[in-house]
Amino acid sequence: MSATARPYHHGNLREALLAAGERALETTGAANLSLRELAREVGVSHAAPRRHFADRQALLDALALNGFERFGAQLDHALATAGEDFTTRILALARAYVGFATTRPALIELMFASKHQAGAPPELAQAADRAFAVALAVVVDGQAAGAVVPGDPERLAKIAFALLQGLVAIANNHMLDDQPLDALRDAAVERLLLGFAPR
Amino acid sequence: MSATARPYHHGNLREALLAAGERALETTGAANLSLRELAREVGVSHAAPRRHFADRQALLDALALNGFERFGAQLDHALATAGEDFTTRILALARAYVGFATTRPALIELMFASKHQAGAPPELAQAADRAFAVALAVVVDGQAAGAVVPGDPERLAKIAFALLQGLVAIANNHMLDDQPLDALRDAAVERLLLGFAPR
DNA sequence: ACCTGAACACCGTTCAAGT
DNA sequence: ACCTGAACACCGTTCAAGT
Repeated sequence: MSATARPYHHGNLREALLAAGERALETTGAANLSLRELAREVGVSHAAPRRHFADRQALLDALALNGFERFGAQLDHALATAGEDFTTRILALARAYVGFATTRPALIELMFASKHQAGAPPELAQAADRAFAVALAVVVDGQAAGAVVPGDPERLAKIAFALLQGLVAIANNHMLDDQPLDALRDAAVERLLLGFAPR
Repeated sequence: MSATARPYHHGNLREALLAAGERALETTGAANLSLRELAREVGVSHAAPRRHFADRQALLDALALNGFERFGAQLDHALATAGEDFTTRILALARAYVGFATTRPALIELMFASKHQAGAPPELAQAADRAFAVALAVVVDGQAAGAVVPGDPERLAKIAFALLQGLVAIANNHMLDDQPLDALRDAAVERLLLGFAPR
């Protein structure tokens, strides 16, 4: 696995560029990410990335897609290990969501920004839909268990999704002031569940 | 006020650049906004903006600050014309917030992104705080009226703020699917008020 | 099949010089 | 006080040529 000596063919250029790209994303931000800089870091000429990514946007799209895959896996894992109680499940989901998004602020922003760009690969929108489907399923389960009011589950899931996404925005934009994120997130879920509960 | 003939001194360069900048922001996005392009549009040399904005970021900061001022004014106006009923007031606030943010997607993103950048002018953070203070005041009023549970109003206001910011993110990232935004926003406020109400 | 090197058209930023 | 023009160091992208 050691690749200290680099012959003409890098052998692993695509993955190396993605790894360097994700580092650069969180340190300098998507706007300042430079393809030439990544090539330098990885030790190839500035034109070499072209073989693997048609342009800068293609590399950003690949980073976003990769992010969605890990994001979805983390949400699935949280639910799979969460037990059966509805409140516990939705708390587990919220913690996984907020945890992923606040440890990778630039990536989560890129993920949702790339998704709807003109010419974005359809896999991106599909991956985002799969992540949203997890939240939808939880709402449907909650309705079946009588813990959530009846009504369009898509709408209720979008409200829940908005709340989580907003908490992430507050945390990542440094608007928490002195609020600890964990307590704020759990309090938000508590209020949401009360608002979703039948009277 | 006509300035068709442009002598050596533009006379209004700062405002002209800001106006062109806000147009460019919404059409091409902050990442693709080019200072040289703005100078061309406005009819000055590429170095002229330097007199009014130290660098590209300074122009973006000025756009964000201007945005926060209009945003705050719109929120204030919505509350001033909203009557006294708590539910009505919070609905008016939500409509003003979501309305402003979804008609200027790139600006609202820039506003919250610029706010916490290293070296950002302190006026930005202050303007953001003033906008948040509006939401906080509504929560405090709701508690006084007995429509909102007691407890840290900062925390409750942040939850309300997160919900609105998340709705904006969903709308601006094209995740509404077939949900009409107005109905989703009003339903979200309804659920929030139920979750905030004393039992 | 994968990478290099030169070339092109763009940037942001700086600074002496012009009005 | 405000703006221009040349210059510099960077980009992303393209393409013939190398291995």
